[in-house]
Amino acid sequence: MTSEECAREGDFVILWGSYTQIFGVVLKHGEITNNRFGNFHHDEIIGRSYGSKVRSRKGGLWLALLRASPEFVTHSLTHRTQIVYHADISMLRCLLDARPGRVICEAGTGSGSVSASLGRALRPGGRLHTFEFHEERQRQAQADFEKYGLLDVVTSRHRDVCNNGFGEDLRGAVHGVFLDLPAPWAAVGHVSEVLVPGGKVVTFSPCVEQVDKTATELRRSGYFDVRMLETLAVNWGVRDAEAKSKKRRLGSKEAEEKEEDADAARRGEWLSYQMPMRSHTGYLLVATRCPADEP
Amino acid sequence: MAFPAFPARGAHVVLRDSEGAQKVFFLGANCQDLRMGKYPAIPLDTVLATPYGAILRREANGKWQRHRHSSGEADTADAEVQENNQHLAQDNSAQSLTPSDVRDLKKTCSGDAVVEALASNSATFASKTKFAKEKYLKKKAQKHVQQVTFLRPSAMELCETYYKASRSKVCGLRYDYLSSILCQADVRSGGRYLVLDCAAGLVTGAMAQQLAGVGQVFRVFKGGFPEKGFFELDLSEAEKAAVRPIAVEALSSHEPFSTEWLRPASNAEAEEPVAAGRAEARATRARQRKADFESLEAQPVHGLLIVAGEDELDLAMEVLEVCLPRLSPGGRAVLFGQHMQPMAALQGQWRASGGFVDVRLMQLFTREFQVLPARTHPFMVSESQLCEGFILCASKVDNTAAGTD
RNA sequence: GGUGUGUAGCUCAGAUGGUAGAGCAGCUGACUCUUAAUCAGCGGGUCCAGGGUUCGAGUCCCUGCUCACCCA
Repeated sequence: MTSEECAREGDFVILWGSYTQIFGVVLKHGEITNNRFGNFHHDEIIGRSYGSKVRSRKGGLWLALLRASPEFVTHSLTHRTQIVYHADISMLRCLLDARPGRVICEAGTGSGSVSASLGRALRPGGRLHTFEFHEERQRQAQADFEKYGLLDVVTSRHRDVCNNGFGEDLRGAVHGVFLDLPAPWAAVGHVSEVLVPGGKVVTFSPCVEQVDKTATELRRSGYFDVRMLETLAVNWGVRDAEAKSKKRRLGSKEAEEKEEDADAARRGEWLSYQMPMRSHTGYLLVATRCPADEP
Repeated sequence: MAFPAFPARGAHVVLRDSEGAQKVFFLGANCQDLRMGKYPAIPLDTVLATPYGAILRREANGKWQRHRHSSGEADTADAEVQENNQHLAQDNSAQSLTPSDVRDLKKTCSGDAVVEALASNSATFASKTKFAKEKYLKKKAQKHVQQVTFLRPSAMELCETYYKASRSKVCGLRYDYLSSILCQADVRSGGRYLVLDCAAGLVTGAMAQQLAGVGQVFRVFKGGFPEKGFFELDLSEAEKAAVRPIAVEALSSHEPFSTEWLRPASNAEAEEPVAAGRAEARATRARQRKADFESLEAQPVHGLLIVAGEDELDLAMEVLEVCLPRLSPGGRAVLFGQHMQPMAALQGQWRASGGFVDVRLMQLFTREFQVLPARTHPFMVSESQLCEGFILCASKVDNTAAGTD
């Protein structure tokens, strides 16, 4: 991805409008990005430095021009499947010890939310092999990785790993595996073909029963430290305590003065409130492959 | 890439005992054998011949020997349980072995044998349910089997080890928070970052791993800084070289080159050869500091990370003040702290200022589950911290006329 | 051609993380300035229609209709 200070033609960039309005676009002269914030001519974005506020031609609304970090990619991508979000992604990156030089396998690719993050974490020198059994989805994911500029670290293939494994060329050459599949237990045998001793496998499943079954299969197949985790993001909003309350009841001048005094007392104070949160995503299961001299 | 199967001389290994306690060991030149809690010492040559992931168990002969991981076959049988514990006496009378019997057994038998003896001398064991038997054996094994599991010194293992041992040394930073901070700050190879790391040097070390020698981490400090985590990650020389210390005084001063930290070494004192050598080293160090400082000042950074505990709040605010101007528009600011109010105040100020977007104050609710057939549930911990700490993150934007055209 | 919008009987909902929140209208009560005003309170919600998909978790997609905007 881009590391220069200015956005150039061909760059995949983020136009940020709000938490739920994050647009990922490839800049191209003559093109226009339209959304609720207005109409943004790429000609007027190309050459601007990251962190600029770019304005729509009419209406005066702006979007922040930002680099396409994996977190923003996750929030800007087209959902072809349900996707994995930041809390789980950062957790699994940690569990897999994903860093430059490592080789990691992922199945299935889904919408590429995890792939984009892992790919970035493995560069330089590493590689993500990601597998998707749905042909059309794989094709679209491949196009996305090209758009994100990840083809130097991400190899995307159309393949059903539960039935056909990860391929002969990866035998014993993989440091970590991430499985986001309906039946992860069915892939454990093939994982063992590619994962180095001491390597970790992480699965993501929404149901306890899936985790149970996979854990049993992993224990039976030469894995130890089988751990099950759940992580959820709790987000907080903030409000200026001084801001006038909508619910106030102004009966008299006296009451009004009272309220103003209260406002003064709160000047500079901030009130936190809990934002709505996802109450469930999935369970992460992690296990470590036993040393080579154990079965 | 390097993914050594065995711990080596000069490297670290994390050991976990049967009760789950963890400790990091340095296998340095002076290291003889490893002492894990109340266990007898483990000889170094045995350690060096044990692969990561393996278990060493102290056998009846007093030697530490390899032990295979259990396959968990017992767990896989049909999970239906018909029997129950209705008729078990609950009056402490079930065990016929006395404490001294157990002590004697431990002197001559392996831990496994002690557990076996306890089970066979228990009046109730045979009539327990299948699940209760498993739990009983597991608990007794934790107590009497002396074994250690060899773990790699990854950022996650170190973070868990420090967190379990003394939470305050890593300012309450759990591994999920550590990882989230790195992701939120978009720490990547080739990036340039400023960091205040009060978490035993673990954040800095984990950043260095992600950079893999390409890019820079400027580690801001005042007085000194902990390096435990930085060393125990077994970073390569290239990874370490990307980390450059910067004294906060140099950043806050209007005349940085007159600060103590950046003052050029005086070459007045070169009388004896020894002193001359020392002076030379001092001069080299001074040149390096100057180069590091100039490198930082040459252009703004892509990310600012501040991880500070409750005692370092003032320092965190000071560092934030001097480092924010050095953060490039479009760059990420990420703070970790244990108290909500100062973070919420910053969040409010940042949002109101117009100089930031994507301003978020976040906690991570993380819990671990016991995963066993028909017995999967969250671990019951009476004093757990499911979501300790707060992360404040944002993207800096150019709020000047130039930035908004 | 492209983009956005659509929830209460009606009309809306924050210039950057406030879409189960409101206003009007309606109803009830208090009051006095009574073809009614003012004040207080109450009732009213499942998100335009249809289809398709995601893992056994949607911040998912498509078509049609509506209105708005951009390009030509």
